[in-house]
Amino acid sequence: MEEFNLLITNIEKHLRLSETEKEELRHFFTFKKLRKRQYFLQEGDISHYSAFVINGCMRSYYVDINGFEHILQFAIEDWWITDMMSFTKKTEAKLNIDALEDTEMLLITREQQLNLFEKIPKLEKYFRIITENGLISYQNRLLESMSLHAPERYANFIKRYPALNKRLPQTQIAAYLGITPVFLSKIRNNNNQ
Amino acid sequence: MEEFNLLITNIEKHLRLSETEKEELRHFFTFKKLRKRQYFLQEGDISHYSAFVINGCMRSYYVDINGFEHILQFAIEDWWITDMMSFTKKTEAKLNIDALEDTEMLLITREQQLNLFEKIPKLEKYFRIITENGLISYQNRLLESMSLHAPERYANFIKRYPALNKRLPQTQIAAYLGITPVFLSKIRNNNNQ
DNA sequence: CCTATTTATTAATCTACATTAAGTGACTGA
DNA sequence: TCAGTCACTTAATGTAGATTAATAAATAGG
Repeated sequence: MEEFNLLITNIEKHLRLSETEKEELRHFFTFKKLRKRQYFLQEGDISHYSAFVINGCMRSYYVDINGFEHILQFAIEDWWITDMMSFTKKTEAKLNIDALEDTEMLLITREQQLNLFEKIPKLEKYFRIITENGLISYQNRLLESMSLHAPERYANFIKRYPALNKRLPQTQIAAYLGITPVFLSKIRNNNNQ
Repeated sequence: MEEFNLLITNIEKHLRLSETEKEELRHFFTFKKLRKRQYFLQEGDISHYSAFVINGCMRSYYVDINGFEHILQFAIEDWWITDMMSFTKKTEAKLNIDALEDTEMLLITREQQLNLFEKIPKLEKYFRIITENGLISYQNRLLESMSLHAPERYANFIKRYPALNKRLPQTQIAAYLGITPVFLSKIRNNNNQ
């Protein structure tokens, strides 16, 4: 199972796994393909799964009362994505998650994740680190959204995710930066005044 | 040690501890008092500690290139605060943390925290949950900052933290909401147009 | 207790970004 | 193959919230 190795490699950035552990680990995950535009999670449902992306691209976003989409996270290969609130507390999701490209991923339920922590305790360490990193990146985005203007936020986005900048349509990047596509167009063409 | 019990109670919201574990736990923490306005962490330093507030009030904030403060988090009794990036990766802190009131807290270093996970593995679970909750609340703030106007964000703040709204000066609340004190004054007096 | 500093209010003006709209080229799918 | 949607650009106008400044009220520290 080729796709499983990407997850193993990701975990082994943070800790060592024995061959038996790798074999055990495999049984906690299921494999899933999504077509472009297909939902993984819809607002109001419960996020039963956390997803590790093998290839393709996903996004999580919030739809406000005026119907506008605000993107919280993109996830390309080697990234995790879920509605953390719904996943951990079994509450109704406020977020939607869908595929921006045809996507393959590995899924784990919260129950399986907690079982996994019992069976291979060091995996708790892995998820703690993943969660710490997630917290750091949300904190960083909040900080940037409060202290920088849109052109600077866009410059940082390009620097941080050069691949995404080329790969995604402008609409999606604007919805991530918290501006309109019209204004992003101006920024890109340096007419931002 | 009265103040230690608040931490125990907090931990026991998530898991059970034996008497021996409680006794062991104690030795991983140090007690610290801060005067109002005293720094706990300054930008550029390394955040060696994560702090659990016993009483008083702390804030973490970023100072932008124009010298304006943007508050990421308040922490009153029963809350954790640190610069997660600096604490976990030993990088120079981008945040400042200081006391808004005279404050007492319990400190733990990253090394001690990791030792603790070795000695009492279920504490890893506690910190995973704390971190998950932190991630959720940053995600939620980001989402609100993108999808709501200032008066609505302020209404949510009051609903979520009624105590803080009474306890903190307007300047601090404005720096948390990402608006100027002048504009918060207008919102409070319903002149926001 | 009194002075100096900090904190809040009000109003006039300004600006980053939104909204609307109209036009162009590119994809998509029956 | 062609219509219909989608993605991007450009420009005119609108608005949430910033800035500045002047005044009043509250705090703090010597």
